[in-house]
Amino acid sequence: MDATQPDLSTSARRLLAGATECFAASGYQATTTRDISNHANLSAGSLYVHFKSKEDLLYELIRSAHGELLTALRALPDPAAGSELQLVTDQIRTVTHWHVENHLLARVAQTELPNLSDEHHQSVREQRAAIESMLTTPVVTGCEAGVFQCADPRLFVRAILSLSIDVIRWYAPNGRYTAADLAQSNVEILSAYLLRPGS
Amino acid sequence: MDATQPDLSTSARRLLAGATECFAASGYQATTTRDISNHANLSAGSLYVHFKSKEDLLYELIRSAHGELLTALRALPDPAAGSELQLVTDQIRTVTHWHVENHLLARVAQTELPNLSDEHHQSVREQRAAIESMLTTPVVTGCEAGVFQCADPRLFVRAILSLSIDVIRWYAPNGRYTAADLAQSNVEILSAYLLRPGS
DNA sequence: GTCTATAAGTTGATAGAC
DNA sequence: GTCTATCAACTTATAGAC
Repeated sequence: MDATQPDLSTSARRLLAGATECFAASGYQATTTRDISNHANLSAGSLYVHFKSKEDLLYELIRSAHGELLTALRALPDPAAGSELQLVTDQIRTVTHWHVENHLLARVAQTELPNLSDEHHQSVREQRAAIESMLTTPVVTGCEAGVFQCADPRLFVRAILSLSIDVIRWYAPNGRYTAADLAQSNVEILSAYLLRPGS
Repeated sequence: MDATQPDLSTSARRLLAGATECFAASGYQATTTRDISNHANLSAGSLYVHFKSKEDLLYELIRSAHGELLTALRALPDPAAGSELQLVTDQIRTVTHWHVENHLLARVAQTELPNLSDEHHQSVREQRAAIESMLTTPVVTGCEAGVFQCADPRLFVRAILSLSIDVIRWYAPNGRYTAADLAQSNVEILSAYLLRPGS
């Protein structure tokens, strides 16, 4: 999955999966290391064989979540000149889709940042700046090329992220909508703004 | 402010204000009752003279936050037939404005719901259903009247709430944008969808 | 690598003096 | 209504047997 951490033992992976469920359901602070260990069918002390601390485990989750989203965005094809709208809509679909499909991990990654150490928080901030930058580029380029119109690319990128990320607050599987439904809805709402007549 | 709780002592109000800051900064679980008491210049045990428990204090914050937003929405003028777009944009402005202007309290109200008791949670869910219902009505009516077009009013109302609420994740005073800026941006993005050509 | 036992500190809430 | 003192329970993390 991630070249920077290829050799996780199965116990470590079970701990990460258990922690994702616990943190997503109850929050980082309300989750005890025993909760996590039990979810992984291990006993209390065993967590510390695989992770330096509870915070270290949280960092591993948040770091890999942002890494996955970055990888998905980097896989999108570059736009031909004049077709920046295609890349923007591809990105909206990708970000929405990832947050829906990984809504538990995404909830942890988006809500538990303040519980990271300063160093870890800084490291994640860099990943987040990279994501924001990737989303901003085609919006600015498309505006300059006159392909679509956007009063403030910074606020438009915030809107992309707000609509995509906010699903973590309310999405539940087996609900009314699929990930594709939600991605399509976000694309339609946001592209209507870019293509609105009477600028 | 709120007819259902008119006689808070100044100590109680200082505790509520201190708890808002602490919960918004560190989360409900990471905040201790001593943190709250100290912020209100009181000592440990005094909190329990004014509130039955830490959870009771949280409920009071979340309940009044939702009450304030409901009151603001109810104050908007009813639309003349055919001008439902006016009410929808008024609502978008109101919801965005309230979340920006009260971003600390709003953060608590939107993120700490799972820490309420079942009874209190149910009570807040009813307030939230009332808000969602108030936002849905003019969207549906305007669609039926052909004033604007909306494929799925439920998803559109979610988009209103997502764009308005998500400011609590990143807004900071003294930043680049005012509440009016953000309200205006949300109105423009969302109304462009309702008024898009080629339905 | 897993377990049990335990250390050292913190928590929400109560009791009782003033 | 405020304070200090305190309880009982719980927390992260470590130590040492297997």
